[in-house]
Amino acid sequence: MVDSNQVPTRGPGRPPLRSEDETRALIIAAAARAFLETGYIRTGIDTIARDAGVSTRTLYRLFAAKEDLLKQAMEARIDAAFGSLDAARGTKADPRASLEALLSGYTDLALSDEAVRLTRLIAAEGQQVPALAESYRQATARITGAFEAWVREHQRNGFLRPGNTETAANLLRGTVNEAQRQILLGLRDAFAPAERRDWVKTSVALFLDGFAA
Amino acid sequence: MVDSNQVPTRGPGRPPLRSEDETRALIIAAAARAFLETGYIRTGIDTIARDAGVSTRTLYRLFAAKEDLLKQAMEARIDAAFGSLDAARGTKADPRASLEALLSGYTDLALSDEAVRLTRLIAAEGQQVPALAESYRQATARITGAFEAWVREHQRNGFLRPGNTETAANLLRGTVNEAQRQILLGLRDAFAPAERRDWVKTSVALFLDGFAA
DNA sequence: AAATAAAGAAAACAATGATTTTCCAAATTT
DNA sequence: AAATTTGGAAAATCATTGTTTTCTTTATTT
Repeated sequence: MVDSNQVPTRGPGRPPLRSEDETRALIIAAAARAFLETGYIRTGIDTIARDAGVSTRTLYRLFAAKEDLLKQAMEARIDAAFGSLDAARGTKADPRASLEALLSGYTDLALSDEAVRLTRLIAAEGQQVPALAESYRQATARITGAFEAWVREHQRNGFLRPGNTETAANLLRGTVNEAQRQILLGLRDAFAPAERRDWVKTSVALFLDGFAA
Repeated sequence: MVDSNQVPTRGPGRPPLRSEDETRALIIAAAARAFLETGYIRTGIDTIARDAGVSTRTLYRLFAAKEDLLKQAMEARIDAAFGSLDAARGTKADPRASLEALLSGYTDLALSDEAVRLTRLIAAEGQQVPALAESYRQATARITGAFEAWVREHQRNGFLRPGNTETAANLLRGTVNEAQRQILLGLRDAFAPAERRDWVKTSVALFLDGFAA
């Protein structure tokens, strides 16, 4: 090998303040913050650049257009927010505890401020930017899958009565999403943590009352 | 009494093409169409005026600003779409039939193209225009009420096992809203009518399996 | 020091959009 | 016919925005 390695020898001229990747990350973070706060259309490029501490010149050197910024910023956030559901939470020995863990994990995730804002943005822009809707779809598919897997397993081992797996999982997941929907649409305030715990317990109790064998 | 009545005697001058109320209605209809199709911000005043067949001059004589147009147009549509749930549908003698009627009525309503678009718009603009969110809240409160009333009544008469009424009603309504949410977010296509009927039957069957006494 | 590249500041550009104003062609009454 | 009102067409205003360009300062290497 020759020498060309880690630190590429620079020619003359001022070195970059930071690597391009760092600058990109700063911009993406600022963009995500602004988009989630104010919405895509209402957010100006200048605001993003100012918040990121760069000039629009730099911004446009790294991103082709505002819409690319939206895609990249949101994809990162969607993965971070919805990719994190720990499926292992639903595998405790005691079925009730395991369901509580699963539902409580998803509840924490789905009712977080971040997830509510993200989902609101998908509702508003998903039609216009199909790539966004697609990211969201992929990220949430894992969650649907986790619920169906839980139901199927507990139908198989006799804890739940047998029946339409998909519909039962839907019923279960629907309780959380219904809460998210109400927050999203301004029909109710966000849950306080304590309230959230009670709510999970109540929902699990009701579901098991109905569907435990 | 003197004479001043129905048809106020006009002075000289060209008479209006239509009454102000008719013109208002034309504009509101065009605005609602456009807002539901394209979203509030993306819809230009010129488009609305053109679709309504009036000039912007006329439009601004009758509406103070674009936002008033949004409020008035959406309030009318929200009332029309969500105010129409016939609570009487849930009062048949046979409890299963009565639940099917209630759920099917709400499903037709909530999964209609109109309701999905309306809800999407509330998600996008409800924060910025609180009056809108408020209309939506009021219109949908009746529906929540209808579900709770059904559950309460059938808990009382022994058809359903007793329990947390609100949570049970939530579970029930949640199934429909979850479907709406999936359409809204582009997670699935709209239901075909036949599919919708099957879906209601399945949901009712599952719910009653679980909660009938 | 001279040459050079990075990147902010700010202006320039072009488009769009909400709102207002001007001008004008009907349609009526007196 | 004269006076008068309605409301469309279109231009004018004024602000905002996405995007590009110019200018300038600064931190480097040779």
